[in-house]
Amino acid sequence: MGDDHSAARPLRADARRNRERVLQIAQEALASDGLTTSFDEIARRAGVGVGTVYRHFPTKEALVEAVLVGRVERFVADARARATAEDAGRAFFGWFAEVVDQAASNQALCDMLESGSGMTLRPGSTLAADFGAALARLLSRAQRVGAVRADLTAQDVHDLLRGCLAAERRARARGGAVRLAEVVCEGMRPPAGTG
Amino acid sequence: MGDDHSAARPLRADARRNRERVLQIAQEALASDGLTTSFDEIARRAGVGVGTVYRHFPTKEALVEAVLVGRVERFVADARARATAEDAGRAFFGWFAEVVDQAASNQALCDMLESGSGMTLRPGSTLAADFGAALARLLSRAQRVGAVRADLTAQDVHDLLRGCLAAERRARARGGAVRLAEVVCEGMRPPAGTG
DNA sequence: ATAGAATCGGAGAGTTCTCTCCGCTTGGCG
DNA sequence: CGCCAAGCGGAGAGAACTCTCCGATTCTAT
Repeated sequence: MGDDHSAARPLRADARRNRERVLQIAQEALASDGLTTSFDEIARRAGVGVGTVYRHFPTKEALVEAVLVGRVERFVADARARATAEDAGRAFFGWFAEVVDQAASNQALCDMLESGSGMTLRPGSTLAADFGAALARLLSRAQRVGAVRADLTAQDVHDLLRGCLAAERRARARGGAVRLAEVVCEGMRPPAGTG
Repeated sequence: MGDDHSAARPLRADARRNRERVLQIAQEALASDGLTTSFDEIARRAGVGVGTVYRHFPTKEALVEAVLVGRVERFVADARARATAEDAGRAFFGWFAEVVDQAASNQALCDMLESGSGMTLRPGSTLAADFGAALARLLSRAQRVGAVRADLTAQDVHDLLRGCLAAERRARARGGAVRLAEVVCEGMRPPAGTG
């Protein structure tokens, strides 16, 4: 607890350089190899001792969060921007597809969103809640205009998002042509005509 | 190498009993805890030494395969049975939903189908190929009558199946009401009317 | 019942990973 | 320039696994 003291005390110059470097390397390593990347590996690639990595990021979750929090924040911001769009259906589906598209190219982000295996954003974080709230708002608006099946909950969509991500990533890994996100989006539309 | 000699020599009575018991326990443990269940844990639960488990199932993959191969075989058999059904679309969607439904209640089966993380059926096995072939046949027939989008490949559907499984399992874990498989199935239908 | 082969059990080797500790190094201030 | 706290590096503790080995045990054929 309490490691990120942005204002508590200005880090020594070399420490700050190391921190930046570790963050940068971790970013790349996590994006390409996913959450299973070890601290040893990150330290090795960054050319620092493993102790240095742990000093800056006391647990694996702290590092992952430092790396991925920005990405998720962008999703939330994007959702907020779309929340007032005229075409609520378009806003919802566009956001959904955008998240899948962005996340599919980041292994760690996928791992985090896909698996429920503990390595999610820490419960205390407001970020997970923000993400859920942003999604819920877009969904609700889209449902109100009949663009999305009324029987889907935000949780359902969240689950579909994760599943879609898994599918999309695999499809992409073999150069898949069809946007699987599109298929899932089609599925979320109401079965019959709805006014 | 060469441990499963079903006919080579009849196992001693106690050995056969142990084998059965381990298989049974492994079945349960894998279904509830997934592929990460350790051999130590299985041995402990089965009340045998870990050496005994390894004697009967020389590697983790061997055990997983012994446990799950039957399930997958049933899927393949089901697909074959449906392959001559009159309504090709119904056959395809029914099978898809059935697989999702069955597999969603078995953690290890999900893990195996979901993740591409090495722990799939071993490449040499014809089972994976059979599964793929059975799916491809149902898909192809359904596409021929216009029940499924023509631009989906068997691989795409396979990916969607896995993704759907992931979503369904999570939804189920919280008592989700909507069948997410249904949503994905809707998405696989052609966008507009097709003769 | 008994020899001897098949099987068992679980200690432990070897790995991989997370995280800690502490002696050495280095930046920054007076 | 020189002090000394902040920071560094990496050995190593400890946990969790997979898989092996071999003395002890148990089955089975005679």
